[in-house]
Amino acid sequence: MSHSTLHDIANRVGVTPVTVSRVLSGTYKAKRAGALKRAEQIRQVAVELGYRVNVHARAMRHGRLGNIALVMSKDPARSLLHECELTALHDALLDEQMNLVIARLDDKTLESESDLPRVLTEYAVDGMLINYKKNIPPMLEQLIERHRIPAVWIARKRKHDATYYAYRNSIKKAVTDQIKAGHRRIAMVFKLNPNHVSTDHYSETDPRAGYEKAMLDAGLKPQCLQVRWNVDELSQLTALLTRKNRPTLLLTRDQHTLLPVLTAAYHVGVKVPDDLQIMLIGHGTRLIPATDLKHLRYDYDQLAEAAVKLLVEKIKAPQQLLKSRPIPLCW
Amino acid sequence: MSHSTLHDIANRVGVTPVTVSRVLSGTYKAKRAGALKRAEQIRQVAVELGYRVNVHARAMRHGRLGNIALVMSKDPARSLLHECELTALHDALLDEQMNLVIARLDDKTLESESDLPRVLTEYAVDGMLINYKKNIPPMLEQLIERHRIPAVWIARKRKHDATYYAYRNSIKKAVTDQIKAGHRRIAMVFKLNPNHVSTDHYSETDPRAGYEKAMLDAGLKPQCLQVRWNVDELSQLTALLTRKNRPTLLLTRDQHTLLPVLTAAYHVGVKVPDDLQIMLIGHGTRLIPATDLKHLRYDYDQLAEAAVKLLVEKIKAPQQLLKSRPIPLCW
DNA sequence: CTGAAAGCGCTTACAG
DNA sequence: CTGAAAGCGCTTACAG
Repeated sequence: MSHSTLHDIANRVGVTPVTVSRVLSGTYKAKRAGALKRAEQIRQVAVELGYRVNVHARAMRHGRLGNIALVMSKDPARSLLHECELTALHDALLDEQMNLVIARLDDKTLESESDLPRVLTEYAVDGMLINYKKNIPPMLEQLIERHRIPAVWIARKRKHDATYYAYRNSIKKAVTDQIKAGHRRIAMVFKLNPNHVSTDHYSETDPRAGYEKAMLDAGLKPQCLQVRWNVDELSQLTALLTRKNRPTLLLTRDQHTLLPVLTAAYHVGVKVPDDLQIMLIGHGTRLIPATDLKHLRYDYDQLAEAAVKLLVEKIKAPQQLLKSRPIPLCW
Repeated sequence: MSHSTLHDIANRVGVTPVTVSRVLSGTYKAKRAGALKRAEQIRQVAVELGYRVNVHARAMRHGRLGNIALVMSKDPARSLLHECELTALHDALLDEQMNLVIARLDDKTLESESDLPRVLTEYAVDGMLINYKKNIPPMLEQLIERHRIPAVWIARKRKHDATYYAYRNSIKKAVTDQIKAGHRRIAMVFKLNPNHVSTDHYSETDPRAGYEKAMLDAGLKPQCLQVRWNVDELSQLTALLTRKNRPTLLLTRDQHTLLPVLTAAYHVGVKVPDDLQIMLIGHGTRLIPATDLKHLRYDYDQLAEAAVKLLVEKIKAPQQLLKSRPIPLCW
């Protein structure tokens, strides 16, 4: 038994599919007694038959598909996506009556024209949110151009058609505020993963730049500590925290540096947040209670909303270049 | 300028859309010189016009949609999804030429018939993977039934149409192996979140049951420690680790108990893994290096593959009840 | 090898 | 208030 259609309902009730369509979509409201009764009957038969409108037929009629692809790489170095980011995008799209389709691309398939991912060769989505940080395959940009696919970038700092986090300004401002609040010895800790090839992506360079600018502007000396992950981070941090002039505020860009920082602090008897305040920048953590941390966090919802808003505009006017939207971090 | 169609290409080249369709889809291969040349021309014009096949038109013709919805709740207590689970599902679906559509439901919309989520009232997906652990809205099950939507559950222990992790057997076996390897004092630590209402979901009860069974079968006494999260977990754990008969192996169900465990161990000078081994059950962590832990982990890929395989069968024969597939945890 | 015809399921303007 | 007609873009038998 296959899927039931307007036709099936119409046959049972003894009307045409047109009437059924109108009743079910609410295009008009029946007012006469006879029509009312018939409308009720139509709705009932629809339920009995388990009718659901076929979105493909509807989409074809309307020319609007109602689907947006979230395009990313299978390579986590190129595209990362936290659950909360996905969630925020999903919700922002829902507000625009759009569905979210996941498209994780194997970058190898972007090397030749022969085996391209379907999302790029088929007309199945109205637009794309593209979550490539770096090493963007040239073919990807080329296909978007060629097919004039409305696209918005969500992890690149570009002039146009993008949203990104305003690390530099947000961190500069946050650090300046802390200086005003009395902190003088403020350090920043970075993780240096042996396997991790450092890049010049703005999400790595801008936070540091913002911190250093704030310190220098206040006549203070920036202190950046690169802890070598899984090597001797504890001794490095212990050294930092037992120094005579130990910092009173520690900025950490990465939630994974928190464990060594907290362990070291606990070990040497430095109390968080009484003796040492910690400012976590970026993704949250349930590792330690929020009250113990200053958390300068991503505003996922605002980024998602901005991205979707841009994309909707872009879909309306695909040719137009839209000014990018930097999103401040927030407390 | 709207989207180009087969018709546009046909007009330019001077053939019918039928021929264009056949050339682009490769339904036949041109052999004659003239046909070859024309085919080449068609392909070229298609590229020039940025043609992409309209999947809605194709889907309507074929009756197959090629989309699967991942249905979950917006309430994280009912549905949780780690990025790696999403990834695994996406990949498993790709192997079947299916796209993944995200559908996070607001459970409030499932309380009345009037404002149902679109994924349930429209015919837009061939089937659903349903990620509800508990408090499953009756309306959800009812609609699946009524519309005969092929559905597979991925977080429920049911006889039919489900995949789930075989905690009980896997943990029992793992603990038994550790006992054979010489461990006698094996404890299990649970997190007790003040806000967290404990449930009888199998993912909470089965791990403990498996552990206790293994211990009792070996004539050993199970020790379950419920640490009160953010209250006094450190003193509880410190007490456990300074006991004369302190455990040599600690099972932890939750990566978030790792931080207090490690901090406590570090503080009292118990070395991991030399003095104390830790077995993490479930999701991984990048908190500490994998070499220091025994990690009995989820096999996301196998679960995803099993779920997709079940769903594909279900789509072929929607009426049939399919035997559920328990998935062992793995090292 | 190519085309004319039919149809997938729906909706909308037009006519009654 | 309801229906007959047309069409969205594609593909597949059927005929040449």
